[in-house]
Amino acid sequence: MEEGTSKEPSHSCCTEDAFQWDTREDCDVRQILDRIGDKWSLLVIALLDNRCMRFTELKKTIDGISQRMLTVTLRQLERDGLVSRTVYPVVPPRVDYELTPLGVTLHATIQSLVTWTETHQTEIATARARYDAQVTV
Amino acid sequence: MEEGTSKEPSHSCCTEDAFQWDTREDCDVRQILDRIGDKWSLLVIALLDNRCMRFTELKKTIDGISQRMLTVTLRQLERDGLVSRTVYPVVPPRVDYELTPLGVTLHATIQSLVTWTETHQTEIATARARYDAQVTV
DNA sequence: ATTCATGGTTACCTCTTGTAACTAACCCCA
DNA sequence: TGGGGTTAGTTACAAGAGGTAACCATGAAT
Repeated sequence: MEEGTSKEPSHSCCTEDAFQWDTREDCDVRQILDRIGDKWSLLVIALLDNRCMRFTELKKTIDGISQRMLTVTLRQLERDGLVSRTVYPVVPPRVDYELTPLGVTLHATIQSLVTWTETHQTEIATARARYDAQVTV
Repeated sequence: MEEGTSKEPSHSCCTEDAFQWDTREDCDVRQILDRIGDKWSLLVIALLDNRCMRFTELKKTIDGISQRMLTVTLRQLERDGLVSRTVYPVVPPRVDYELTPLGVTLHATIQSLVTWTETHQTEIATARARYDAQVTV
């Protein structure tokens, strides 16, 4: 709306010496955030809440995930020690997925993320509508 | 290691009636998680901690982000009402990005995610090493 | 003999993301 | 007067992640 009105930059709010964590692409934190911040891992961890789930159960529950991406995502989470995979040698096959103790500690903070989105979804929807209305003028 | 040993599935741990939130692909929570859980938004929000930053400052700070993806990510965050964009009509241009009040509330939970990764990075590195060793046998 | 169920894998195609070059606007400096 | 520098972008194209659909193995049930 009134973007770029003629106030001068104040320079007062910027470059305060806030704590700056490591953002290098190859650092551990980034590599873990990349895993958490991929398309499906958040969902999987959020769903494995205090219980194990079978492959097909996860697939049915997570709307839109493909069989391939569920396999890939679960393998990555297993590799990171966040999810355990238990194969029972029965026919038809049965594979249970469950959060590890480490995964449980992550679940808590991810749950708070989900809760945040639930709490603020209308605010975001409003913001989006306002932005879109402004742009399409 | 001892995957698929001959224990029978107990059926005891599964399908407890845990609270099941909406995972439909088109629901608000999913759409917001998709934004938060993309490749760069988490990083941007985490960095905009109590201060505004200029475009180039963000670009220099976030290792590996391209100019294009920074633009795209910031526009999406602006659209969602999480980040505000202030253009000063000076030459060379100056654009400040800052968390909105809504963005600040999200920053808190994202910060806890970053803290989690910092706390558990060695555990994850260990798990990865163990997994990789097992697989390459 | 055929069908069904589960938990995958594979080949292929599409859509998102990354790369690199280009632009606009004005200042500085010789 | 004109060449170079600055910032915040945009654009065209290449690379990589993700989606789609078909296939496999196993044995039980019909």
